[in-house]
Amino acid sequence: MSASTTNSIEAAEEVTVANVARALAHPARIRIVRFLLSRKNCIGGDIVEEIGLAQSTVSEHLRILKAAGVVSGEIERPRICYSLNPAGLAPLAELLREVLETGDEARTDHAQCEPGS
Amino acid sequence: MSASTTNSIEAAEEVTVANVARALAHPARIRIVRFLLSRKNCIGGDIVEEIGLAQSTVSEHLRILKAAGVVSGEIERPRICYSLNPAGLAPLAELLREVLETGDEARTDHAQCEPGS
DNA sequence: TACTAACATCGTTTATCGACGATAAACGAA
DNA sequence: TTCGTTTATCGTCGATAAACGATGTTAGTA
Repeated sequence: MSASTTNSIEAAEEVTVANVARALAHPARIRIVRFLLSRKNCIGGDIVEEIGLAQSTVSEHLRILKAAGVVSGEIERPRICYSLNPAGLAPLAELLREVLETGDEARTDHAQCEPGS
Repeated sequence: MSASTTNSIEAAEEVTVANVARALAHPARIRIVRFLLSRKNCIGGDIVEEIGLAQSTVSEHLRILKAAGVVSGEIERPRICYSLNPAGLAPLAELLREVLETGDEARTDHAQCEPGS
């Protein structure tokens, strides 16, 4: 209840995490991340071939990933050098880590509801 | 290139991961997850108060989380007993772990583009 | 200058999301 | 059975997302 002090801070955190999740909320963007993961070095428009969508669509997906801080692009000659930015995924990863830890520790079975009150 | 053998399997994986991410792609749902995380035991409609949205809206968010396997609900009296389902988050967590690991190891700086070809 | 290559952006169409109020469904209790 | 409580579903709206082709931008090269 209330807790107006930490509320705004936590709310901002929730928006941040949600934004990262939203950036990953599309198979094509997951594929892009995996593709960048498989190639430690940068690539140009090879992504377009890999994804199998129109160039403009892929460009839009890359823009979304960049906006969320998941990937970064460096201008390199005519091409653009994309690479993963792990730090951008950290907020989401931390939440998942917390859930997985707690899940292993405390929630063995479905837990017991306190029908009390 | 090609790789038509594993393509369908990987494509299904990408859809799975994207679906989990989509379930988390909203601040209200992140808040729900955090709320369930803070209370190891189950809760009823306390979530509605916490979130500050209409009951029907919260119910819809819970439906999305359930559909993605992120939370599970057990019927308990008139209430429904919600709890986190860490296993549902595993596919996404694994991808993030891979990215973070690789990011620490190999991608010290922005990596070097091979303008070759 | 003109041409080409590699991405980005624009504009449009269609689909999905998010929120709400209203209503239904389930069920224990009176 | 009737009532009240809790959750789910329905219908609708505006907003956002996704996809594409067409066009714009930038810069190297002839």
